[in-house]
Amino acid sequence: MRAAIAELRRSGHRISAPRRQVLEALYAASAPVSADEIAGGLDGRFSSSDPASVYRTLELLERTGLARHVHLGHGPGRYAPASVGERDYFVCERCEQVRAADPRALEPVREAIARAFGWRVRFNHFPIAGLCPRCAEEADGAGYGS
Amino acid sequence: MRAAIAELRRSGHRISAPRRQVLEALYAASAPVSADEIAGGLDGRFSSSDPASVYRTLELLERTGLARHVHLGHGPGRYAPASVGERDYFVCERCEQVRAADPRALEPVREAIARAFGWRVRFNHFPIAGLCPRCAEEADGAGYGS
DNA sequence: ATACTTGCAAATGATTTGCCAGTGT
DNA sequence: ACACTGGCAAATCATTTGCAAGTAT
Repeated sequence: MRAAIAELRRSGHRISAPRRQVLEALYAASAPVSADEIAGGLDGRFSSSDPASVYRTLELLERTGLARHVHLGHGPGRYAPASVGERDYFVCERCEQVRAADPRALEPVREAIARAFGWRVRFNHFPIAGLCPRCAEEADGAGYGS
Repeated sequence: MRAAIAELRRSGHRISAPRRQVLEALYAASAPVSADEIAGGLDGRFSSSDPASVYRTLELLERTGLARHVHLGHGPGRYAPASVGERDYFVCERCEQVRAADPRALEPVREAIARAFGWRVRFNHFPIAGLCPRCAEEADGAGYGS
């Protein structure tokens, strides 16, 4: 977060209380958070602020490469600081569980796609959707093979 | 479309003019269409109808397995009839181009993911995002290797 | 001092819902 | 006839924008 503030300064932006609050919540969260959650101060852990300002700050952070957002489902977009490093996301269509993976783990997959289709892809903005191991097994087991 | 109507009847639903219109537009479109596009009669090619009814009909079609929707970007959801078969989607983050692929083409990818992560995944609800071949090349070329 | 930021309200875009009149079966 | 549907308006949710007042530098 210190580095983020420095980078904002460096790129000619001002450090205001609302911006600090967004950064604080963003860095404190252990998973990507929505603008509204940030605006609500993460359930009171931080002081709350105006959603519009939160969106403006998040947009600034994305423009300066300090944050990213991901669409984990039909709800609001969720933001994470860039400092956590790029993550690829899996989301279970049945139990809603989210799993984050190191992009290196998916490198072979990306390569296979590049070879077969010529596309250079990522899974950090739209997740990989499907069934998590548990739900996949339950789906199989259902009906004992009937 | 005939089959869809039969299936709706079979599952105890009524066939009304608005429902026909949604089906017509859905089946006439050559790519997934938004509810608003359907409501607008696909630019006048069909009679227009109320967005709320369109959404209700689309929801019904999804419930009965006759249609699916995909999120191809930050815009509205886009719907396709189930009859076209499942498709996996690629979307280019730079030029917005969309490519649909036969899921069989991605079977090796799905298998690799299943082996490595235990997830059984699909790319028909959230697309695979990245750079299309052309944009990937341009991204490489930019700066002549600088 | 002055340009950048905020807060609040209102606008926008996508989608959902309530309700009563209309209609498929 | 009767329950299921549609139309229209209003509500909701996520996000953006306009603008006057506030503040970081």
